[in-house]
Amino acid sequence: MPEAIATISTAQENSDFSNRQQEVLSAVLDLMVREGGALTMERVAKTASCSKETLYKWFGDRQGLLTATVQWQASKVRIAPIDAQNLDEATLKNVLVRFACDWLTVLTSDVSIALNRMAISQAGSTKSDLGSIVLQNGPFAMGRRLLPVLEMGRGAGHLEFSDGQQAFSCFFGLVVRDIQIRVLLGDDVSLDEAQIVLEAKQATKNFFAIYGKNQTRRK
Amino acid sequence: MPEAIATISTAQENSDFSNRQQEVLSAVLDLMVREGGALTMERVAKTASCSKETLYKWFGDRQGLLTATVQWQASKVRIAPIDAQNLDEATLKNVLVRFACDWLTVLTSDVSIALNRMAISQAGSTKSDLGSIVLQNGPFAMGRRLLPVLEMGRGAGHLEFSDGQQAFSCFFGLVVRDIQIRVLLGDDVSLDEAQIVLEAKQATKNFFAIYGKNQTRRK
DNA sequence: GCCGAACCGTACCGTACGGTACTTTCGAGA
DNA sequence: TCTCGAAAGTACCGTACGGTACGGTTCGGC
Repeated sequence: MPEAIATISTAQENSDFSNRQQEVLSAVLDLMVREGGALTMERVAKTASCSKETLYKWFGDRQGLLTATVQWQASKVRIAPIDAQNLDEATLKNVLVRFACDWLTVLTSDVSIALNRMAISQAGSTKSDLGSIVLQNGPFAMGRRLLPVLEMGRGAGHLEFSDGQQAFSCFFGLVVRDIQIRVLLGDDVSLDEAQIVLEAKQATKNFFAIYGKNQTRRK
Repeated sequence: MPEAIATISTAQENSDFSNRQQEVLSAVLDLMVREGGALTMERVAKTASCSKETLYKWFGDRQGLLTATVQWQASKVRIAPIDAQNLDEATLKNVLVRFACDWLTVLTSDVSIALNRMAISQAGSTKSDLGSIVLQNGPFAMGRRLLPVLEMGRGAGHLEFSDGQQAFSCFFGLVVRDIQIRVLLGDDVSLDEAQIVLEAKQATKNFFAIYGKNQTRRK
């Protein structure tokens, strides 16, 4: 059984942000998780032990700070590339299970919940890149990564579908189910590692029941 | 083919709110949809042509107004009871398709999106019943309604599952997929009536591919 | 040791908004 | 027609927060 794919890169050479700036962004994340969306520039400055003036010099305004935080966090969560050589069916299933595990782990993490809440809460307003950023680094990124895998699975004769996007969307639904909307709405969905693995396996099995080839019957 | 199940009751004898109060709540909904979460008491008063003082007398405070609005809206959306007599397989599938249609229609409606955004945005804060209210009238209500149907389907020998909650959760995922999170994050998912029906049928078919009995193969 | 840049801490300003108090208007019942 | 109560309209208050200004401090380069 392979290791988890999703990794939080510890390197601080991550992006266009200096170390000090990343300390600030980290403080923002902490505050988001602890306090919810109601974070003020003053709280950020106090928490990060920096001056408000510096915040505004670095990030322009509140919106810029939030955007930077979301982008920075997005750049930290990387799903390791998938080596899809010799794709026998067991390997394909393994890849899907790992994918589902990673996704469920991210979804139910405090940081992800806080960021999604933040992005959603201002998605209705006019100006806000947050929604599209989260979208790009969330569901869309998952799709971009998974689609080639599914197509290779089809090429290898393990899967059968005409619309790859639809197949991905189906897999997404089987994995996420009602979990994400529930955690976002504040329901306490406690998933430990073992449960996540179970859910992931179940989702993959179900996926094969729908799109698997040469499948007489589940169970 | 039966009519749509979800109905918005037009009767104003809906709840504990007077007509005038319901006019106010309706104005709140309008504002939520149009302006996003940033609605102020003054805007509400202006829009509903009432005084702020009246708002506070009726609803206590801002939170009370929001709560009342959510509850009122929840009481309006009623999914008609399901008559699950003579449950042959075609009927069962029809019920599921109708259910999925209704659900997708609600999910992608402006009002639902606005309310979910509102509830999610303050689900992180300490005091807020909004999240649990939406949860109760959203996913949970769907489960409570659908579970008996699934169990009847099992009793009639059309479905096969051990954990009903899990089966429901699976159906939920197959129907909703990534649609809800995308609309919440501001993605423009345009689904017309025909597409919704297609999605609903596909979801039901997929559901039977997983939990259907005596199912040799999809397609 | 001196200088300038970066930055911390804090005080400050303007405004927006939640909530309250007061005055005016309107409509029903005696 | 008078009275009374409910609610509209409006003015007001306190506060919280975004954003700015400024003095003090640290630190690297000369």
